[in-house]
Amino acid sequence: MQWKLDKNRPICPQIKEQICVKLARGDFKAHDKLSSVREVALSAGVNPNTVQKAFAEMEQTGLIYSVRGSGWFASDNVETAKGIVGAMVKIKTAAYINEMQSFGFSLDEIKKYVEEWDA
Amino acid sequence: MQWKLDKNRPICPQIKEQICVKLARGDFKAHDKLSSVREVALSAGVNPNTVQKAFAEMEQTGLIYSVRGSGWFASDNVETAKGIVGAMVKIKTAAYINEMQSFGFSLDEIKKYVEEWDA
DNA sequence: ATTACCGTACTAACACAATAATACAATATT
DNA sequence: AATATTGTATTATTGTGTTAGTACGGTAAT
Repeated sequence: MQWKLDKNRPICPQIKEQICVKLARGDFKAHDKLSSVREVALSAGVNPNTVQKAFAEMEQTGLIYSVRGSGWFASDNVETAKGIVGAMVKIKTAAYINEMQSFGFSLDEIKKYVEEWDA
Repeated sequence: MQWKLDKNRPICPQIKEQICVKLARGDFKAHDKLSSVREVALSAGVNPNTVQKAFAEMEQTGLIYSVRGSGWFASDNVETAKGIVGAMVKIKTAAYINEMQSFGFSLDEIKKYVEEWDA
């Protein structure tokens, strides 16, 4: 698994988000084994504690579960994951538009700006 | 001056950004007096030190200048302000689109999502 | 001149995220 | 059975952003 981490923002939620997306997309199916805490930490270049925290928090949402000594596994909660991703997308879009508006852009101007985005 | 501060992000750059936008828009003209550090801190509900830091950093960009004992004033650098705002908008849009893409959205899907945004 | 306001500087404290380094317990592998 | 790998827990440390409090010196208004 590849990680796109923005080091200017807290790592932990980013890990949660990206795994949640994978769950929602079906990249992990029910009871699939995730990479270990230490493996993720290594591949993402972050501290195991941060990964452990992210996993533990996702466990509370019921998205994944752990078996002590064995590993972390995907739950059968694709719909939950989809819901969370949908909410995240909504929140992030709202934040973006809100910020652009605070910069003096009208909603129409923002839409046009995004429409013409090329990258 | 009203402040829209996202407490989930560092305050200092947000203050800089919003003042920079005002400068770029011409809300402050050359040599106009800004609100005092303590006033801004009060109205924005943040610490004077944070405002002082923001102002001092903007001074280094040449956007504003201070007269000891008197106050802070807008420089005659509208073009610089416009340039900075333009760059900020670009960076923030890129970050938004990048993040949405990391969530599995294609550029076209993002454009459509924003286009249909209603708020 | 006195008062009030302003910029400026400094130290301390706090909260938070992340890192570092262990250690222990449960499972899997051999 | 022995070893390696895994989750879990704990404590300490670091860095950063912010707050808090105080103090000093310059400017403006009365």
